[in-house]
Amino acid sequence: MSAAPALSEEDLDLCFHALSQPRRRSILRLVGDREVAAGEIAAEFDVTRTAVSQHLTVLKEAGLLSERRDGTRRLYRARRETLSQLHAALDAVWGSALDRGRILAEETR
Amino acid sequence: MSAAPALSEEDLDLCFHALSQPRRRSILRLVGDREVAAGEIAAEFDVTRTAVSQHLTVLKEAGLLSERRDGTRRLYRARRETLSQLHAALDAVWGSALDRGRILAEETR
DNA sequence: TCCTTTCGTTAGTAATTGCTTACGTTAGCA
DNA sequence: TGCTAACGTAAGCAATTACTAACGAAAGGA
Repeated sequence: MSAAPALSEEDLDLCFHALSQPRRRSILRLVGDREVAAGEIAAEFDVTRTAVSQHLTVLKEAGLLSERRDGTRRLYRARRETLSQLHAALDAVWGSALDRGRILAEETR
Repeated sequence: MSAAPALSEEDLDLCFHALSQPRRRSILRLVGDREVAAGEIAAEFDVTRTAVSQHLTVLKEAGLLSERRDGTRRLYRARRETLSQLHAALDAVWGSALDRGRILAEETR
């Protein structure tokens, strides 16, 4: 059914850990639908460029974003594939074969 | 559209942090579809009861599970409501108004 | 070749984490 | 009342985290 392979437990460690930092979620939102250079990303925040670079490394190692080089610049973008893998992982944590529609239906009474 | 209110940034910190620990994900899977007592949960793992108790506290404070007292026992169960809130939060991080079906369709080519 | 731009890496620090052992607390029973 | 079962809480420790300042590296002109 799903095109992407399921994330391993170790992948889940890395993904959820990466997502647990508000700064990293902000970065991810910034590159959610377009490529952005490391410097442009860093300019958006009140921490050093170094800190942002380290956050980018964490996100990249978690498979949450892709990197492309263009001269001295490095362009980052969120990986859509990982998003749906995370959706599937959440469903797997809660219960085996839940479909999301049913859960939403339960909540609305 | 959604019945549950969106999770705050702080809630997301707590949720993703709680989920970033493999032991806590295991605990959550254990109580995914039924109430289980703290002692029963602890018996499943090779760490002390104390460690499990602390994990339960982290999960509870993240809103990921509910607690019910029965005599001296405390029964825990995963909160389904939070699952769909997390699904929504993931979509919000990646891009504004994505529907999950479309993403899955993209992946299957 | 020299200089600048754009970036990652290293070293170091205060704060947090997952774990342990030891100690309370509450409910129920004899 | 005393005892036990089933818990949470506190103190402490080695390892990790998010950050800063300082340094290194590579690409592209003048």
